[in-house]
Amino acid sequence: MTKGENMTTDRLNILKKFFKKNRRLPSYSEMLKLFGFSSKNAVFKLINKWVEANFLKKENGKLAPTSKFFALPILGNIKAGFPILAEENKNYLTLDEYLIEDPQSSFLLKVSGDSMIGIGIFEGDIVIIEKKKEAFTGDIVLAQIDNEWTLKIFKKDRLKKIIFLEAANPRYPPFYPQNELQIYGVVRAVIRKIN
Amino acid sequence: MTKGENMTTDRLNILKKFFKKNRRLPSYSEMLKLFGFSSKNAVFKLINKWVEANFLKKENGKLAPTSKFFALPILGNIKAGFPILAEENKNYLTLDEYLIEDPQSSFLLKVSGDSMIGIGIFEGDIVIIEKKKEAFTGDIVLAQIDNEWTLKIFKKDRLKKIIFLEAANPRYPPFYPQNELQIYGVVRAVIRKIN
DNA sequence: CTTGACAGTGAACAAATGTTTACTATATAA
DNA sequence: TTATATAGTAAACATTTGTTCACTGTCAAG
Repeated sequence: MTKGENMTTDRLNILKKFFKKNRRLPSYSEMLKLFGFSSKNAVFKLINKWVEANFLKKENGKLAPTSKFFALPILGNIKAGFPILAEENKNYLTLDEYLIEDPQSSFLLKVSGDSMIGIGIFEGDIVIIEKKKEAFTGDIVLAQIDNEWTLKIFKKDRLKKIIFLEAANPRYPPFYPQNELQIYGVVRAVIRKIN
Repeated sequence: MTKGENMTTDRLNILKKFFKKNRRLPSYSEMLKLFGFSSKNAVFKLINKWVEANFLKKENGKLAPTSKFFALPILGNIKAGFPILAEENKNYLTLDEYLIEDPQSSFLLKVSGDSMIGIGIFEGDIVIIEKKKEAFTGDIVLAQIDNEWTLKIFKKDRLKKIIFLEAANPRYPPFYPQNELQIYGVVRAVIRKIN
C-alpha cells in the first residue's frame, strides 16, 4: 500500500466517522475543513475516486454512500486455512440491511424466560419479529397463550391436522390450543450482545 | 389518530423508504414529487414538523435523520402484561448503533463447528468481533491454536496464574497453550438469521 | 355564522452547492 | 534528463438549495 492510498483510506475513515455521527454526508465545503484542503477541487477529485471505488455514488447529481461504505468485512469460516485475516477474499455485510428486510413490519423484543434455550435463544437476547398472523411448521412464533405472551415453536401435524406450540426446553410441555390461536409474528433473527 | 396524522406518518414512511434505498435524504425538490406537493413550502412545513417530532434534525442548515428515524420499536419483556403491543412505553433501537461501537476495529465472522453450542453460538451464526490482543476471563475469544482458528472461552486461573481456553461443548477438552497464545479479538455480539 | 387553525399554492431570493477550467508543485518512471 | 501522472490551489459560475412572504381553500369548534 502506497503513501497516497493510506492518505485516502484515512480520509475515508474520517468520512465514515462523520456519517456515523451525523447520519449524512458532509457538503464539499464541510469536507474542506474535514480533510484539511483549501480547494474544493481537491474534494471533488477525492470524491470521484471514492465513487469509482464504489464507496460512494452519484445519482441525480446527489452524492450518497453505497452499501460498501457501511459494510463490515465478513471473514470466512473459522476453520478455514491460515490467512482468514488477509485482505483478500473479503466479503461485506451491513447489519441493518442483512437483518431487517421490512422495517415497517418489524419490531424487536427482549426475551425473558428460558423456554427457548434449546435453540439458543436466551434471557436478555433480542429477537427481530416480523408481524404476521400465519406461520409454517418450525417457525418460532410470538403467540398469546392464556393472556400471556410467549415465544414457541409452531408445529402443524399434517395427518392429524392439529396445530400446537412447542417450547425448546424439555421442562415445558407442548401447548395445544383449545380454540383459535393468536399469532402475532415470527422470529426472523436473534441478536445477543455480549458485555 | 386523525386523518392528518395518518397522512404525515404515510409520508414519513415514504421518506424512510427513500433513505433505505438511497442512503440519503431527498432534497426538497425531490420531496415535491415524492409527496405529491406542488409547492416547496409544503415540504418546508412538513420537514419542520418532523424536526420538532425528532425524526429529523437540522444542523449547519443541513438536514439529517435522527436515531429515532431509523430505530425499530423495542417491546418489553415477553412475559410482561397484556399490552406489550401498545403504542405506549415504546423504546427504540438502531441495530448498527447498538451492535457496533467501533466499526474500524470490528469485523464479522461466520461460525462453523459446534464448539460453542453450550452458550448458544451455532454453526452459521455470525459473530461480531472486536480486534484486540488481550482478554478477560469469560470472554469469548478468536484465537489461533495449532495453525487453526477457533472461538473459545478465555479463562485465567488467578491462583495458578494459568491461561487456558475452554470450549462450550463437553465433547471438546480445554486447551492449555504451551508457549504464548495468539488472541485476535473478542466476540461482542452474536447474530443469527432465521430462514 | 364566524373564527382560527391547518394544509397547501406560488413566487421570489440570498446563499450554498457541485462542477469546470487553468495552473503549480512534487514525485515516479522511462 | 525528460516526460508524465498525481495531489493540490485558486477563481469563476450556473444551478440548486432551503427559506421567507403573501395568499387560498377547508374543516372543526365556539
